[in-house]
Amino acid sequence: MLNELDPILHSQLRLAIMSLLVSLEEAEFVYLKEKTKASAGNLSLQLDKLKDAGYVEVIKTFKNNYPLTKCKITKKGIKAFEKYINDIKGYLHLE
Amino acid sequence: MLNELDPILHSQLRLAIMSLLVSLEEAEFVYLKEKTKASAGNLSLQLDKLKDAGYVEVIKTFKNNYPLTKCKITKKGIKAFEKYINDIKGYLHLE
DNA sequence: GTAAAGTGGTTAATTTTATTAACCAAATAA
DNA sequence: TTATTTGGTTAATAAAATTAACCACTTTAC
Repeated sequence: MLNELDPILHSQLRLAIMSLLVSLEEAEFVYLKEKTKASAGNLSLQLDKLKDAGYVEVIKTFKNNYPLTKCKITKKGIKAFEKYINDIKGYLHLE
Repeated sequence: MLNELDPILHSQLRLAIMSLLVSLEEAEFVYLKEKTKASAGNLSLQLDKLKDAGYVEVIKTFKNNYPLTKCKITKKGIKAFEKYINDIKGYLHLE
């Protein structure tokens, strides 16, 4: 019932990032920044943690000579997100 | 959709405590310690934070000459817990 | 009766995490 | 050409969680 909550996902900003990526499949750094209202620095660091965990893929490209960072959720990330949902449901008394 | 998650509740141990108290209405320190598998020190500190937030009431009594700490969720605590559930649902794509 | 161990905690110290503030390289605008 | 903006990264700091050390009292064992 009260399982461990994946500490990588149990963080407001990282959970918000994953929440967006799980529906979008892919999103740009700036888009995530706007949607989550995070600072660029914080977002950069939290994306790094998600990348290190293998939950997202971070692809650095260029667009109009500007750097453009694209973020994609991985299969491992989707699984982890789904597990987190089920685990936290135990805490919230949802089914 | 992506509301702020109450930082007092967005902590595994404090959420577990609240999850237990919301159904039990009242629980002893030692019971919470067993159920959450937390150390006494950590539990004591996190209970304090919940108390400071007005989410739980901590009642110190004695039983067989031993200290006995009882914990009760408050109305404010129940409301906060329910709001947390709705807020995090936005992140989890639940209704 | 007194030393050792157990109960039920609290508090101080440490570790871990998250957030901010400072920075950087390249591009554009004034 | 010197600001300013874009799109970030990284070092420094603040905040949070966890552990380790402690405390008061009780019971047990000698």
